[in-house]
Amino acid sequence: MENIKLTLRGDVREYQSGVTAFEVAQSIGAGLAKAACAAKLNDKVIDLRTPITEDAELSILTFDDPDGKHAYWHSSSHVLAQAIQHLYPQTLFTIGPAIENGFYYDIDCNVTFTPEILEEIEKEMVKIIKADYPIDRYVLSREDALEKMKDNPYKVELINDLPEGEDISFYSQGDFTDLCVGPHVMSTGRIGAVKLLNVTGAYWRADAKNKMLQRVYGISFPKASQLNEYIEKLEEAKKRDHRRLGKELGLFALMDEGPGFPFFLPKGMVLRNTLIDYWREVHKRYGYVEISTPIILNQELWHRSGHWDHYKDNMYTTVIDDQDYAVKPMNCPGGMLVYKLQPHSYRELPLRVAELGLVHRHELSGALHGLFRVRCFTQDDAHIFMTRDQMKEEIQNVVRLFDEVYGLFGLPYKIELSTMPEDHMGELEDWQFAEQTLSEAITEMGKSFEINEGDGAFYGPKLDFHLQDSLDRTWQCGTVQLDFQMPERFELEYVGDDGDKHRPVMLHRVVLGSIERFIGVITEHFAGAFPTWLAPVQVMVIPISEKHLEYASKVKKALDDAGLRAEVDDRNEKMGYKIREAQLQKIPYMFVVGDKEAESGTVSLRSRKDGDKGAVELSEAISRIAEENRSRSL
RNA sequence: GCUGGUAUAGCUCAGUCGGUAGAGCAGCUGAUUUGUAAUCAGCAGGUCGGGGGUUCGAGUCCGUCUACCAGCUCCA
Repeated sequence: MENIKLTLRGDVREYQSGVTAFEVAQSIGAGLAKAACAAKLNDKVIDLRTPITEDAELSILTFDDPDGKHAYWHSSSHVLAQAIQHLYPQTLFTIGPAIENGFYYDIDCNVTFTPEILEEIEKEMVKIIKADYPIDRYVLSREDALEKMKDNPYKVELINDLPEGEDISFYSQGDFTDLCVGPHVMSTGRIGAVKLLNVTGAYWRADAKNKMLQRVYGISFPKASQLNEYIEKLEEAKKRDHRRLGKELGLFALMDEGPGFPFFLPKGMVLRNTLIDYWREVHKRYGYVEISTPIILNQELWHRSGHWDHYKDNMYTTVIDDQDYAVKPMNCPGGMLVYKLQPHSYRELPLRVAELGLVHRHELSGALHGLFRVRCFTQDDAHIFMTRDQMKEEIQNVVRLFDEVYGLFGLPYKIELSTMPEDHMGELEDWQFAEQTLSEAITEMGKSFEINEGDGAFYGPKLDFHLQDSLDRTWQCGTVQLDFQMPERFELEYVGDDGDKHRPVMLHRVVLGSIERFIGVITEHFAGAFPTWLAPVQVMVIPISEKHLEYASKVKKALDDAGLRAEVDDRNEKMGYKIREAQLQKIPYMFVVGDKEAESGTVSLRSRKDGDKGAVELSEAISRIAEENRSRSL
């Protein structure tokens, strides 16, 4: 047998052809072999059992590597399935992949799993892990594979969908075998600490027309300490839940009388208006004008725009004087009408028209979720009308604006390019040109993106900006959508330098996405402790006793005069109590005032972050905070 | 909309086997006049989500509607 050369982290090592990645790992050290989850051959993730027959770069992937983690969790899901098979042998298994955080298995079982049953399954999983069954891989012909899985219609469907010529691989561990592409760890004992998180429903093949299966979610880690850390992180996430903080901080409320229609309370309104003030300031700087269009417009308009055909199930309708009307689910048609109000010259382009538009969409009741998914929300919309030549530059302008806004909040983001959906309008050529322009625009800016095939709007492709919060979860906020269709449907025109009429291209975009959702995102991102400039109350003045009320109100007046949002806690309570409350309300600064302060014209400054900072001249304390407010620092 | 779960005071939650509701916090009143994360006492507060059914009797059991929660689907 021939020898091959494998490059591992720059080291070239020689092995016999046909060596497996696992054997390579063993040759390096027992520790690595034990930690190995999968391997990477050149740029391809492979199973540890795959024979290697050519010179290549090889790396051994452990749990610390995303692909290694993936294999580890995927193997964990097989252990889950094996445990379920032991306890409920009648169960039909469907798919059980690794996901971003952990794994799940979708099963068809006549027993409804309860938290108690999950605990039993978890115990059975521990037994399987202890038994340390070797995980073996083998390949069957299509015929044999179908024969083997003949009692499981789901697996039969999966096998039949596999492309011709592809290996149909199986993995077995003890008495359990599953159709699976892998890769997998070497034995069940490689799984360390495992926890089943919950069980929910999921449709077979994600199609609501199909049978609802039970989806069991779980997570696993090599070490129990890592599992505990993860569970703590979940609890931290619960504490940051904007639905809970919104209630505790008096920001907003959702009521039975209007499911999905949020109420904003006084403190939430301060936050919202402060955010909008900033938004207006930025947009003015970037050359936008602002309009406002009606919430209700006649149905003929929605037919003309094409929304009716694509969106009618989500639209609320009404009748006015025997005429059919609809509540707007999007702002664009109103924007088109405003554009058409007067003739336009190429000299005006690009014309950037912004609108904080309140839209209503009938979302499924089960989809509602705090401020993240509601039935009415305010899009910080803008429609930009331009020539084809201006497209790329204008997209880049929009992305620069996004960078500035997201940067202010310290929110990193990921970009997705969503391409032409099945349900689309317009010419293929225009779609391709639009997709290419979007892709070039951001590539030139040195940004990368992922492609989300077929997920564009019906009128054009789009870039979606997914913001990442401090717990690494992502929320779609910004989007830039190119549109050749609306200008066509509404027969928009501009007069070119040649004196002829031309059709402009349009771009739809939102930065915050929805004011409501964005408030939800930043509430969780800051865990309710908003930066000073956004905090509904910026300074709480805390008089030590009733004797100091007079000085306290003088202090508050000075804060008011400096344009800061301040309140006096004039309740007959002890100072410690008031401090505790202000701290729980996440108010950035407290001014404690008593005899000493009243005499010397100072305040005892306490910051939410660092606690007691000692006595500071009143004017000095105010100017410091005013500067923090003005500069919108984090 | 679908699957599963939940719904008790303003909030967070007890309430056993079916025998007509309880705590802490918040609120109100009074006392206290406070120096960096909860002062004490008293009072008040609930058709147990809605409307049905079973039962001598329902917060508790059954079905139904509504809302919420975890997902699926969808999406700003």
